[in-house]
Amino acid sequence: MGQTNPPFMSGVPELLLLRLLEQREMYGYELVKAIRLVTSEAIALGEGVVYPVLHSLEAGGALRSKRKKVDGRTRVYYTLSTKGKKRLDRLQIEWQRIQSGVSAALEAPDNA
Amino acid sequence: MGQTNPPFMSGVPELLLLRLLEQREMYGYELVKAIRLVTSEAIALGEGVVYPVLHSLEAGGALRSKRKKVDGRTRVYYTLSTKGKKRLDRLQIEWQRIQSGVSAALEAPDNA
DNA sequence: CCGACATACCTAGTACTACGAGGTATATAT
DNA sequence: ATATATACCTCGTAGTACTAGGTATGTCGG
Repeated sequence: MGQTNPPFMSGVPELLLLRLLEQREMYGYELVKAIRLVTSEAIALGEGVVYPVLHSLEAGGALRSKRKKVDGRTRVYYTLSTKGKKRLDRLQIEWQRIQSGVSAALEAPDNA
Repeated sequence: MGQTNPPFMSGVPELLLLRLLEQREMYGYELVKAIRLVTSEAIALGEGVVYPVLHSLEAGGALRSKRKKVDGRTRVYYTLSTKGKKRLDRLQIEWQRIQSGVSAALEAPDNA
């Protein structure tokens, strides 16, 4: 019996990270703030969420990382791999489906 | 320190169930099919998801149930309580926030 | 100089959800 | 008789997201 499907609405943090990294290479701490910014504070992921997701994405081959030293501090920059781009596409379609499904349910008229 | 916030994007099954029960009283098996229907197959929750959520909602006072015998089979009908209505409102606002946040992130232009 | 704060990384442990698989029982259709 | 649809249920698992911590460096104010 095949693979276990992931919970159908999870992976939003993953989606956001992949999407941001599609636009330009960024490092973890920067991503934490970028998510707040781009979502107008609607979504605020802590470092305890972001770092583990980045690590698991890298472990899965969706991201590649390189360390850079800037002002004496070490930053770990992440870039999207081909695999990561595919993963992003899949997650985006998935999200679209869920989003439209929920919208349909919420907007459904009270058929009296 | 205070209460633990639930994972920010969870509760979609809960949201859908509460929303459907806001419109009319329904029983579990009926809800399973109604969700498929109203979401145009975009979301398909199994009985293993629906029943436990119904039970926990009832335990939390959001739903009330009454058993009815129809054609020799027993159905458990659920209705929304005042508490349930409030919970629905909260979840709906929460969803709206997440949804618009994700949309903003996905639609953000690649600022070259 | 020292404390506070921002930057920048990390992990452990927990809580909760959603899910699949299975199990019971009755009615209906073949 | 057998299969399918109805209608309920629970157990065990997987996996996510979250809080709370911990390390280390640079900078700014007093």
